[in-house]
Amino acid sequence: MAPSNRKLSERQTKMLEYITDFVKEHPYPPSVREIQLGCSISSTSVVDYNLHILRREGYIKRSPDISRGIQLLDKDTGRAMGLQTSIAVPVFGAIAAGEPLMAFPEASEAEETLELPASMLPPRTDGMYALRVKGQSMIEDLIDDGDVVLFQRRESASPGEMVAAWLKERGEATLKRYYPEGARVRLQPANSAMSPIYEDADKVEVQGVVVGVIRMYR
Amino acid sequence: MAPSNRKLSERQTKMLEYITDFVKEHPYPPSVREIQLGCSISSTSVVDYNLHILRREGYIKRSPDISRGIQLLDKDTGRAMGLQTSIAVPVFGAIAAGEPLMAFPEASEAEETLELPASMLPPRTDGMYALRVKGQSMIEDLIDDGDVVLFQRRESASPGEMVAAWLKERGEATLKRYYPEGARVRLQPANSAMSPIYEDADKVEVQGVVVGVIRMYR
DNA sequence: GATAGTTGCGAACATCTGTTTGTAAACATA
DNA sequence: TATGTTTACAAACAGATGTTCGCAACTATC
Repeated sequence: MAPSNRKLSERQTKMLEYITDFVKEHPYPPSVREIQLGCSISSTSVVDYNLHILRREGYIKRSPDISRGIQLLDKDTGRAMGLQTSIAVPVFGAIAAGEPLMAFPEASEAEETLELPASMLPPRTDGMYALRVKGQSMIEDLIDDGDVVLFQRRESASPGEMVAAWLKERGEATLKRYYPEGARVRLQPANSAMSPIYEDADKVEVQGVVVGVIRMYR
Repeated sequence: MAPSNRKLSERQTKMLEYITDFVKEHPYPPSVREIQLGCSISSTSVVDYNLHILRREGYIKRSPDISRGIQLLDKDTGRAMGLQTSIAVPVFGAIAAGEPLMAFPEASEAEETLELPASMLPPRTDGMYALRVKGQSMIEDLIDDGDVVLFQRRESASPGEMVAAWLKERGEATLKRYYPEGARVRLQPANSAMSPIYEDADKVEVQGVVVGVIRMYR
């Protein structure tokens, strides 16, 4: 059944609110009877009836025959909320460490994992990974030593974008701004004390573009 | 019963791993029988027995008589994991907007809320809030216009710390480095084009110290 | 070897919980 | 008014699920 996009009734709104509050305060979703009590509804069948509507309208997802099998969805994106909201972003070692990034890194292979809320991230969250920055080559772009930089995996970049680049011949990964210049590529640090790297275009492999920076002071 | 800090048995380790994996893949915790099947255990009572041990050792919390009432805890901090892992940090408007921060801001009153994983944050997460930075007064400390800055609410700061300061007489909040100098306070911007603010100590109110910076490129 | 503690087993029990059924009131529509 | 749809109710049903009990095997300690 397709969503009718009808406005929710007062009762349905209250139920949705109750479920939202409930999962914030408990480590498990509410049962039908808890919703019944919490919303002063006289019968479980009424709860079930309205849960069907909430499901049809895309507000929740239900796992049949499973107790507490109610899952909140984001009405707009359809993305699961609650437990599933946070997305595991693998954090790899230092960007200058000299190891190429695996083609399809598994979060479990990473030395560390960063659980970020989906709301913080762009719509596309697959192929997202993070690197801990070593050195101050991007200091003038406000990226410091020790910062965690979020990347979106991509194999090409627009001129001027900040990228993680793999230098095939040197066996080295680096964080720089990307400027294609004919047959070669200029990798520009954001540090006036440092010089750009020039490399043949076919010896440079873009591994991702910067989408965010996170810095925590200790 | 106090934790014995004994090493977990192979079976208990496997159960804990199963629960951890389960909550990552489902919006609800596992039932006793699902754990039984998932760990190839012959009886639910054995599961119950070992769950008791996991609870005693501080790995989980159980809600009696409630189906799927298992909650993972962080063994070290005792903090709840799973749904409760993400902490709602209220994001208020621009730091220079000219409004004092409320004493106890509710996440619900904030214009926006940032759900951050507890693992990213310091142990103390109450009194945590965020401000969106307006202007480039802290550019040399690598904080740019538009960045979201995380604060820990505090009423005093050590010299040199970055603080959100409330200037009572000016009716203005500002993000600066904090330098007490006798009877007055120097609020130092990190921007050589800008001058420090000098103010009587009793006319300056520290509202929080910077604990992190988050920047997302669009 | 005796004893106590730990771990495991199977079955039964009690209750929690999703689902279904039959009925009815309220409402809109033709 | 007649008809169909939506919403609500109460009760019962069936399955899911936490809990308990008695017993046995194993282990450590004295």
